[in-house]
Amino acid sequence: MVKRTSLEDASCPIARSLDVIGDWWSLLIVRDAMLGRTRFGEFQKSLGVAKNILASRLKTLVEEGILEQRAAADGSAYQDYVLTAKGRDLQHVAVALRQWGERHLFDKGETCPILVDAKSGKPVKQLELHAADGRLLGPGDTRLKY
Amino acid sequence: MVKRTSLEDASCPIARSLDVIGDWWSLLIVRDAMLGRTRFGEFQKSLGVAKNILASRLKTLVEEGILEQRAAADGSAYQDYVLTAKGRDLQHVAVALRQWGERHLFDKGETCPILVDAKSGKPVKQLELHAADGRLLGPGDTRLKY
DNA sequence: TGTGATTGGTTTCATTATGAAACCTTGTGC
DNA sequence: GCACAAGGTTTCATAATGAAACCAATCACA
Repeated sequence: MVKRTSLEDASCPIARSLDVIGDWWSLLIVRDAMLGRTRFGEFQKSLGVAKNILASRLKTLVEEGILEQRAAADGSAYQDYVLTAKGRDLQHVAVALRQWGERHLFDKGETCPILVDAKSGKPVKQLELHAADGRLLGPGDTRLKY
Repeated sequence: MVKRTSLEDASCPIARSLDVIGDWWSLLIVRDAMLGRTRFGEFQKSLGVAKNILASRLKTLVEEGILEQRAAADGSAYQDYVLTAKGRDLQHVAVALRQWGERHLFDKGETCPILVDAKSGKPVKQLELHAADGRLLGPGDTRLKY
């Protein structure tokens, strides 16, 4: 197998992104971090992932600059894992996945946690893609320029 | 190892989404399909993925209702793989990954293909997350409601 | 219409990644 | 100081991945 093929040098930003966060657990760790979880044990319990896998994912997320380790906020000698600006910027990726999943992966009648505006408590809007002039763009309305 | 742990029953839509399209290749196949590629050989050449892997990914994408097979548009006896509505709806996921990658994974001076509005040829806007009342929401402005 | 190349896979096999459990080390509560 | 918890690391079995070989159907075209 030589090696899992690396996409880090791809010219396509989607490929590069997937190379960094495209595995099964990384984005779920980021999601948990966005929900305020910071400790190894919290991630482990929440995700149900094996500890060795979690340790390896946390390490690469730190190396990639998506999480950083810092002294625990509660004063213990342990460490907190917290999102960097680069990690927080994954918000739209997380929201896009969430909204797609809500639309297509839940049966009618089945409920799931809802992302709400913290201030008003009301659900956030669906993401929309707009042209420079403000027009709403659908799946067939874009192309790539090299 | 028993089995790669399945997230399909998770209550979190992000987890379910990743269970379906969270592997290394699926989203790249979807991206290629969005660019108009339809044939096995086109995907294989574009992605450089092993044929057995590609075949298995295409199969699960079809099973998941993200792609569908139909008689080739060019009249040959081969089949086309084309996106369904569910697959086209992954646009925001693809765009979010693309924009994050552009912002964080490319050095200054390094260029990459740019997503433009097909009509005007101008780059599309960055995705934005808005509250129901229209306010722009940042990473810390949301929470989950169960 | 026969024949060689192309397309679209499947099979085989070696290697890597994943996961569960056991183990270990340091910190914490008392 | 002692028991227990937190946070990992190691070990080992199994599953997923990838490269290459192989194969059947289809196509190009003389």
